[in-house]
Amino acid sequence: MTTTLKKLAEVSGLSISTVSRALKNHPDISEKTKALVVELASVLDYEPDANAVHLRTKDNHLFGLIVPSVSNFFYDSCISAIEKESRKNNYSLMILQSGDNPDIELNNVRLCRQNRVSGLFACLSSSTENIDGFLKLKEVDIPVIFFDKVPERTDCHKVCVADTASATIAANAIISKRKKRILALFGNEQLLITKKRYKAFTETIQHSQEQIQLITASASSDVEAELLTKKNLDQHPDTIFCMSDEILTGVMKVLQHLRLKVPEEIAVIAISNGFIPTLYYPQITYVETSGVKLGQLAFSSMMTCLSGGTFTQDLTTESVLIEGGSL
Amino acid sequence: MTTTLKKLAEVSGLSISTVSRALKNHPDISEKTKALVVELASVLDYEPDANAVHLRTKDNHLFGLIVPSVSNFFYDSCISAIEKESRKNNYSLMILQSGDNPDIELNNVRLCRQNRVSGLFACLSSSTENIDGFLKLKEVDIPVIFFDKVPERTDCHKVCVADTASATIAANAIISKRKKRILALFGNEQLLITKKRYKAFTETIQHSQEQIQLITASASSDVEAELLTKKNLDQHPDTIFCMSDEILTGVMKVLQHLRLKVPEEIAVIAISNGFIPTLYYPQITYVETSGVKLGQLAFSSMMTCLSGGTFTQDLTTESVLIEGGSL
DNA sequence: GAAGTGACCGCAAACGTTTGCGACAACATT
DNA sequence: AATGTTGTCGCAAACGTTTGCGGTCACTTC
Repeated sequence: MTTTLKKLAEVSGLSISTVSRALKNHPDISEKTKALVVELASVLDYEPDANAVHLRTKDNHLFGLIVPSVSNFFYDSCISAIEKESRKNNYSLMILQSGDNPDIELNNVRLCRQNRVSGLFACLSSSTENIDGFLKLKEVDIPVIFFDKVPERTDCHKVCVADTASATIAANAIISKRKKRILALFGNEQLLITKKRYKAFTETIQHSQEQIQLITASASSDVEAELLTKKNLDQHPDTIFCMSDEILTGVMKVLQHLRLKVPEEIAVIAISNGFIPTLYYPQITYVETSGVKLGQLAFSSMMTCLSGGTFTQDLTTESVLIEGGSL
Repeated sequence: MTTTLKKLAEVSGLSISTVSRALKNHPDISEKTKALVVELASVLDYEPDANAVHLRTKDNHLFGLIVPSVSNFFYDSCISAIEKESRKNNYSLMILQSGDNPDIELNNVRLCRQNRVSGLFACLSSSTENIDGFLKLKEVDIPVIFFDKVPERTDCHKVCVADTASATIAANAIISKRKKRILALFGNEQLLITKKRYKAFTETIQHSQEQIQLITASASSDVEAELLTKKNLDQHPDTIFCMSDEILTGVMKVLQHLRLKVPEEIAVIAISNGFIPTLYYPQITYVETSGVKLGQLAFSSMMTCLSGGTFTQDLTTESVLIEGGSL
């Protein structure tokens, strides 16, 4: 049997309330009694039942987190940061995966609701259209912070990496190196993130003073990126821009295969979380969109919500250019 | 206000117990009443309070998981698998990170205990000596499944990747290719996993019929692996064996730098979860130690525990050689 | 010597469920 | 007409906490 307050009370001959107060160092209880109870609790390995506490106090110090998959080198760092911050603030984290499936996602939302989470971090599945399930949480005062993959409507808290800024930074880095023929590879065209990066990148290039040739293409997987790279290489680009890690890995396989010298024969720049670019020699120059930063931002956003913040927040992390040797 | 059974009872004019039973399709309740209650519950967005349910039923359908960090390309796939299986079986997963710190780890164990988890998955921090905190869970009938980084004592449930088998497979693959000069790089010498792989690999090589030169070294980071590779390359190995992804990434940076042709000038083989080896051209031949498989094994082990399994389980996943073009 | 003052502690309600048991109809059986 | 039977439903206890309020005792105070 697990030890409960009742058992501690029976053994000590005190009442349940006294035991409870003693363990919480309540001033009403004498030092002698406190010492006795604390000692007893430790001997009997007493641990308060979180369910009972939360039922009573209506605050279970638990956050929910829903994400397509934790097995992803961007999300995992993000999640890691959120968990870390949560624990620092005495919150636990319940992590659910949607498997990129809106139905499972909705079920997960209900689970969070049933658990009366104090708040929810959510990264939408790519095919989620209807976010009513999330919106209902508002009615019961559960704040929702969307991160990375966020809904388009404006009445939601969102934190994102700086898509526009990061693509612009990358474009400017290319321009300043006086590159003339760019192959720019983007991800799935449906995604908001792709649209934003595409727009920012192409506009920046086009508005530059230089005469720059720009070839663009979209790939929705690393294999596709590989094929597209091969196909477009006969146009002799001097630079390849990769919108994401997925694209980058596809591109790099081709460059390795053809044994092209980076950056002498061809330059490479990417937008990335930061891990993949370090795997190559020379290390790839990239604009960092840090998962850790995003997680921390999401968490602080959550905290301002919980402490009564009233505005709907729409935040972005700052991006910075990390110089490798590939540009 | 959140909707509760009480509110449903008030609005419908029924008693709380009737409402409760109606929602669970209890035979005592008439179809008419059931329909009425279900309808009302949906209108008022009723969701049962998990805390109250669990307090009452003593079964909260929740697993705990403690791991040094979720941000790791082996653990994340493992965790992903465990979460997936859990949700399939109507369990939730509370994920805690120890940050590779035994103190935080212990705190996390207590948290799981307080939450009365149905079971705990644990991957120890590298410096954990004392596992009393975990053992105490047994006394309150909470099964603990250690995975990957497990304690040495025998009275615990453990699931691991097949260290000995995978290193043996790699060694045999090398032997069958008639390689003669092997540079074998291992991880942190303190770790059990390193010891096992080292022993299996070297013994297999030495017991072969062939005359094989074996150079071994230990690196506890990818940077160190990089340095060691450079240093040992003047001994002209024809093959490099990498014990882990971390080692592999260090090695590959050197090979890319020196523009050595794989496998013509030098062959490479690794033990890996499977992601990193696919990033290179040619893809690296590796012995797969799948995180997903490990997670699934851990989960099924948990289930047999919960259904009354009495033996202490000590399981390993099967390893298989995945041919790339690097050997 | 009655009243006031602290220090210390217990009673009981409440949080939202689940569930054994009993209540009360209506109706069929002797 | 007394007894069973069946179909519906409500009472109340229990799960393990927290906490407002009131109680008891010893001790001071005028």
